[in-house]
Amino acid sequence: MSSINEVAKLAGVSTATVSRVISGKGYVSEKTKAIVLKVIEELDYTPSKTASGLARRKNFKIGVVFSNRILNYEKNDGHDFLGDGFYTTVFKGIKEKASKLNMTVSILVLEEQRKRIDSDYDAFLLIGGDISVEDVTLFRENQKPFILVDQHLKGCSVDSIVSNGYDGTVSCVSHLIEKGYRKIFHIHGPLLHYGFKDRYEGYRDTMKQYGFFPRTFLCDDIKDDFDVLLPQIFKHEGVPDCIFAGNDSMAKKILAYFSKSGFRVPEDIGLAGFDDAIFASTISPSLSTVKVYRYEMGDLATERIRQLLYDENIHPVKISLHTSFIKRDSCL
Amino acid sequence: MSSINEVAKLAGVSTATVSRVISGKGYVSEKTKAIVLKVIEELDYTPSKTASGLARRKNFKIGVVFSNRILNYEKNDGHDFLGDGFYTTVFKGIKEKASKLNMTVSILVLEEQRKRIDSDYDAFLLIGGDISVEDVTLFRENQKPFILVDQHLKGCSVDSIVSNGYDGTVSCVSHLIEKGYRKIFHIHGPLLHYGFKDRYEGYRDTMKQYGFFPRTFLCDDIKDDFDVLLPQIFKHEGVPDCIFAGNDSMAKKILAYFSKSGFRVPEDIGLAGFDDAIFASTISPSLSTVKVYRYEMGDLATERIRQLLYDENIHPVKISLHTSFIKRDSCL
DNA sequence: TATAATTGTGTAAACGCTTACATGTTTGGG
DNA sequence: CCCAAACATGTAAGCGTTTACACAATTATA
Repeated sequence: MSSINEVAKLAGVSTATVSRVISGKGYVSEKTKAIVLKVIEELDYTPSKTASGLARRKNFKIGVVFSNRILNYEKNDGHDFLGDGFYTTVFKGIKEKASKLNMTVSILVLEEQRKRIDSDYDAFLLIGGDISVEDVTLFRENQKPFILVDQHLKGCSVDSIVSNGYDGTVSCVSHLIEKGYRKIFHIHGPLLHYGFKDRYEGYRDTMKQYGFFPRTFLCDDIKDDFDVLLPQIFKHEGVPDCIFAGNDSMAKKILAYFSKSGFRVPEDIGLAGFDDAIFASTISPSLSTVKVYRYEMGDLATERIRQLLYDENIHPVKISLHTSFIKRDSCL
Repeated sequence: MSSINEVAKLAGVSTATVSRVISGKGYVSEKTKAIVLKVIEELDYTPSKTASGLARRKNFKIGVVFSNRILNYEKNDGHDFLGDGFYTTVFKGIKEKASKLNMTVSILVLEEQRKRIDSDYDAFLLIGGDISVEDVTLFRENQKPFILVDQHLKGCSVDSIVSNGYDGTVSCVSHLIEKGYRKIFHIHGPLLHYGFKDRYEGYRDTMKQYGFFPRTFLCDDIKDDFDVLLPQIFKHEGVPDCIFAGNDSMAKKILAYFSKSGFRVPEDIGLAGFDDAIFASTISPSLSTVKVYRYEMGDLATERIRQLLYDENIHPVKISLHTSFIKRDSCL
């Protein structure tokens, strides 16, 4: 492993100049820059992140914090990691952007960080609905930049990046109504998470706006057995001509029930989900849904954390990603 | 952030002594040790990994290398990350052990490392069936320790850790035969991967040993549509009274076909899989399978890489984890 | 043309650890 | 009681960067 000293020696300049060439900061003449670059090339030199980190008091490491629930230690639905893949895509966005920014990311466990925040990381991305106000307090005390991803805490002036499910829901439900569906049910998960709340409100507002009566049903999106739940609902409330599910995971289960029970989709009953999960386009019939830009969420989060890392005193913002309705075959 | 200097000053000793206390290497009297430890406690001091890394020429970072195929950029079966969760559990084992050893792990992409191996890592875990002999050559040249996980390359004298599917298969198939199944088919994936090969051979040997004719069917375990494949097989070869699937993922699909086609499991037909995938115990009927100790695989791999990292010139070994048959409801 | 601003480069002191070496102090066997 | 181990501690030189500061050369400004 060659060091900056060798480069400097061979190029006939000081290490400071080499450093300037590498970082692109400070003045260097085109001529010297070319020489240095050539030597670097020849030596196949890569600056040591460790040394650079020590000198700059940075580690170039960002910790991506997931709760155990999301990391799926509960092993709830046959997936083994990061739930139904939602956060996996977010993570991919984070990882790839970080790679471009020459930073490394590691997965950290929320519950462990609560005991003691790992001092080895420069910044943190706190992911998902389990992040609490107390966590924010904790990380504030830790003095290092962090942002909330796919979580929004009311009254907490903290950087966050979320997706705006309201808009997408409105266009989805509007579409359904305009295609002639009249009795549209909405089955949603716990409204504590801003995501379900958004969809819930988007659905209700749109239904009302068109003069229809909104009918919403709360369920445990992970644990509930839809083969039991749906007949129950249908018995009490009648059979709808369309269901707008709180997410694709639920929609998938609903679809499974329909297929078992002989409902034809979309002829007998329409169906739409939310998330544009990875399987949405491939199951049969393909699932109409509202696309959440998960990859972009991770990408933006990482970009933002970089800013926080380098520029001092940035005012906290909440970034809201728009969502968009995707019409597929599960509805007219 | 307090440094070793402050600790030394407050404890009235030199930094060397503090360093000795922390690392546990070299001589330190109980008395001074106690004092130093107390000061560390009071200051809430954590040694800087970066500085320590620089001094020791180590980064305490291990790179876990997955191919894009495994990272599932192909998005093949509705899972978004690490295939069907097999490697997810391996990764969990790696992560948790690494955490105990005070090392950090990051996911790296095989295809990128092929272009240029990231110099920022001290050691590498190369995961899965896509690792080639060329990769081994490449990493050898890189001079840093690495081991193959769930991959074995013939004639390649390199550290590797695999699972021994043969044993588990033998006890599984023996069980099936002893319970009275006679016409047992084996549907397997590409035999290029040692895993499928093991099971294939275990199945054939056992069948022959009991005097039955082995019938094996190759398929693309990921892409093939079992609703098409199975009727085809049944048409040509007759309907078996039991199927031993190459993995649980396939078994799950086979089960789905059975349920659609009115076969009752295990009354009409028995079924066993391989892997003990996360869903094996929860689907209905629960799946008899051969358990692969994935978590332990990751754990052991990490332990081993630590050894390679600290002790010089260890002779390469191949560690083989035993597998065990788990009887559930999908077979007698 | 004198002066100020802008460029270009080098020197050397950090950054927070580890560790070879030196030095001094205890032990304990003979 | 002597001397060699074994034990205990400190000194200081790295590890490979960054960067404040100093100084020189060039260019712009009046």
